[in-house]
Amino acid sequence: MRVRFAPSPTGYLHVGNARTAVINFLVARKFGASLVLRIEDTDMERSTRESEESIYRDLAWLGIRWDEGPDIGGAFAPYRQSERFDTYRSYTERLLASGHAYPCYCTKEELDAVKAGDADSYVYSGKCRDLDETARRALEAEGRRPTVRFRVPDGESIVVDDRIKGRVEFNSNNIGGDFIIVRSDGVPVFNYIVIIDDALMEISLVIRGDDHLSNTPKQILVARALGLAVPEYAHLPLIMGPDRSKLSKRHGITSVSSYRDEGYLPEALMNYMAMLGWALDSGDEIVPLEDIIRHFDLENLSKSAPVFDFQKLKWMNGAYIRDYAVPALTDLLLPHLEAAGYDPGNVDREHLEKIVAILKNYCEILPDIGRFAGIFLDEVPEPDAEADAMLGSPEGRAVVQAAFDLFRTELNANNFSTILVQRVKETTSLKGRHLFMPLRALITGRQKGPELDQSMPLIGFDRCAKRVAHYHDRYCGTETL
RNA sequence: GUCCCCGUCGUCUAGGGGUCUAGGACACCGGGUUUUCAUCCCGGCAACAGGGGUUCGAAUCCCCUCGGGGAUGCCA
Repeated sequence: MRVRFAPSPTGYLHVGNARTAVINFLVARKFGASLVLRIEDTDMERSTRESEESIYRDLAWLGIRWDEGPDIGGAFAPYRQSERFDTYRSYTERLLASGHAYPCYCTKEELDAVKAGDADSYVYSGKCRDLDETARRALEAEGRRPTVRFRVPDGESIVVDDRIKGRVEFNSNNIGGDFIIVRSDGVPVFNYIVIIDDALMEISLVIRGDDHLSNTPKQILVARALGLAVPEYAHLPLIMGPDRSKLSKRHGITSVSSYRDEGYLPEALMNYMAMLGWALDSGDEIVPLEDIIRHFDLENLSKSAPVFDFQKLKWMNGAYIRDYAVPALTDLLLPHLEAAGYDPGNVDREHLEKIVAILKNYCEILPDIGRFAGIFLDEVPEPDAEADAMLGSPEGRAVVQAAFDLFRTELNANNFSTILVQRVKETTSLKGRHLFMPLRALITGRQKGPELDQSMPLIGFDRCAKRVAHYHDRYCGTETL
């Protein structure tokens, strides 16, 4: 069994394509099939090497590995369509010789003029279908460069036994008439060469977006004319945005690289994409890759188009972060700490991991670490708006004053983290949230974050004392510790 | 317009003639963990697009309508 992922390098890899890649990868891993990466770069204007490189990078980041491709070679090289033009040319000559294709001298302008009349029901007229040799020569003498059209047979049935959609039947009479297979500049078009490459590369199962389903009869017709093998097909429903139109940038982040930059974990994105349109019998949604592979089944994929739920992906990402091994997570967090203005290189690794162990429960995406790191890494955090309001309130000032008094008298490095709360409670008679909210603001500079009894030992006595003194200055006067 | 695909809570889905007063997850709302937020736990809200058949019985099968999507490119 051989499958393939065939992106067009005309931009970044977006989640729609990435999902197709994921499903191909899953199937390949499940059945021990080879995954071929083929670059479909026949749109010479839009295809770029940078896009191609970024696709490799994004696939690799997701954890998708391929067995053959332009970058690693393989028995069916080359894998870039732009390097296979000689092959396509020989097939075109065969089609021309056998009468399955013919040169068409209509210009783009002429065609557009016809289309302008009734674009809705436009079908190529077949004007150049039966030109004789002298007519062709005359048109060439005018300087016209012909395209090559495929002669679509009349009234032929084409059945696609799709692994996802089931049996789909088309009639050759309504697939839009004779279609162009080679442009006037000699570059062949996707609909034509895709089936040649699939056959030549011995692809047995084509898994692709269902926007290609309507193109499939054209491709099968080409295969028939050329005597090429037709692969099996599995057409994946397209991913939609919240408004039910094809997922695009205006709906939110759609490029895989942006998810990486925004601090999503590849495992989470992969898991989420695998679960779009599919579910395990157990109902589990957060599932290790190996289990997804073990249970994955194309036939169980939903036939309807799923809406990409950014919120659920975020939730899943948070779940992955919480489950992540602390040392590895710490490594992943380093760049985000730097981005937030901290210098994690200056922090003792063991201490850092203790901080991460606590804060990972507060992060849905990696950069969230920046919102809480200051609790431990700032000498005296600048209170956020909520904390500032709390500390400035009468209740807040009472707590600040009480804590201040305690820090200059009975508290020390050994007892402060265990008795501070209790002693402030006793001296102020505050309790519950009225006690904890001001204390939290005082110690951490925020109203949200990990529990105080966990945090204080890690912040340390000196820093806590410094913060208390500082805030006492600010909110209660000028007396110092 | 034509051809093709699809239609269960707001979203992802389970369910494939009786076990469905339709299950799970995200989101949302309450409650608990006698400290907030988060985590975690418990509970709640919330759906078979509509209409006709077939059948003792339909979310499940058939037809129509409606709705959504895709194709209809010298893009892929």
